[in-house]
Amino acid sequence: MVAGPLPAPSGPGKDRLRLWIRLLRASRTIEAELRERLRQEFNTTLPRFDVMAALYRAPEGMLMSDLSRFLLVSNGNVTGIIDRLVSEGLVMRARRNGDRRTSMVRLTEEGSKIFAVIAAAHEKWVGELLGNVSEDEARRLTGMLTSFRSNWEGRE
Amino acid sequence: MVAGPLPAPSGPGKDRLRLWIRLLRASRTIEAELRERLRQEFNTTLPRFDVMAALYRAPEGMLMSDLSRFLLVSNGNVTGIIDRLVSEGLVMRARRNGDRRTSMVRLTEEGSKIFAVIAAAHEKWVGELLGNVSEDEARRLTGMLTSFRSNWEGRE
DNA sequence: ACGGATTAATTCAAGCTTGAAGTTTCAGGA
DNA sequence: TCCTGAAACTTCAAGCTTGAATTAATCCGT
Repeated sequence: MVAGPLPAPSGPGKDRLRLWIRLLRASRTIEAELRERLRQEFNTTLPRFDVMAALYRAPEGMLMSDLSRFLLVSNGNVTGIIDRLVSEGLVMRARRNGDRRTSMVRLTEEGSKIFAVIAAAHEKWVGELLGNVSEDEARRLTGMLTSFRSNWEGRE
Repeated sequence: MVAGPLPAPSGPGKDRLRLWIRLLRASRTIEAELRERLRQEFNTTLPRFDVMAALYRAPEGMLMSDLSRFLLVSNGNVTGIIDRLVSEGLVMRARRNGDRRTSMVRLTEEGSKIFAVIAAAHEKWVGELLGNVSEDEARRLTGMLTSFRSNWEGRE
């Protein structure tokens, strides 16, 4: 996945494979750095951050299934992360709407306060880590990746 | 990490954050699709594929530490994956050089044969999944990501 | 109103991942 | 030689992740 040690791949169609490898290595490198900092500075993890980030934008709460769809992870996965966040007092499950299958999940007040602090640091870190990319280049790259995604999503 | 539901972030320095979110979503989407296909078609996983890909390029074998450095994962992680590949007969540990702390890890003949088949499918899939990206665009994107990495790696 | 299909969530086993701690081996200086 | 420190791995606990199976509740056609 990440690979390509010595003989650089060449031939027809290799450009896309090479792109994929770069993409993956870049995101893994950045991800590793962010994870490390989240751990060191805030004693938290990337998945918890992801969940809290999603909930932060949805003060009225989100369904578990919305959360898993949005984060691109499995349903059972979200259950576990939410369990831990609940036990830490950062997130609450509210089972008050009509449909008793669902539970609306939202940040607690404390969770919201804490997340705001972490998010500010996170944004600063990303700015640093991508410091080599000019703002203009960032916009162009974003555009390319956006068009990729919009062509892609909603298949199957 | 992946986030940004409704109010698109704006303000100074948000372009890089947005780029990071796109990058992460793109790689997660592609990764999920490849993982699914590896499971369905070949009953294997992405980490196993990564390891085998690295070993395929190094017929003489690799040290565990080289492997973990190259794949950007932890040492203990590689141990577990190799254990499973060994038990499946796809990889062998050869402890024959002078330093008895190290073990040279390489694909078995069967592992090599099987990997060649999987790799061909994998390359085809990546070509499809990135089909929207023109070859030219792929090269430009690769260039940007490469310069990012070369600026980045070997810090700290 | 009934009953079968759908949907939301949880549970579970297996595997992946990390960081820390532990083991074995090697290297180099007193 | 001996000893201290570094290096290469392994082990371990905790957490993340998936896909499949399960439970519970709702929907809808008849």
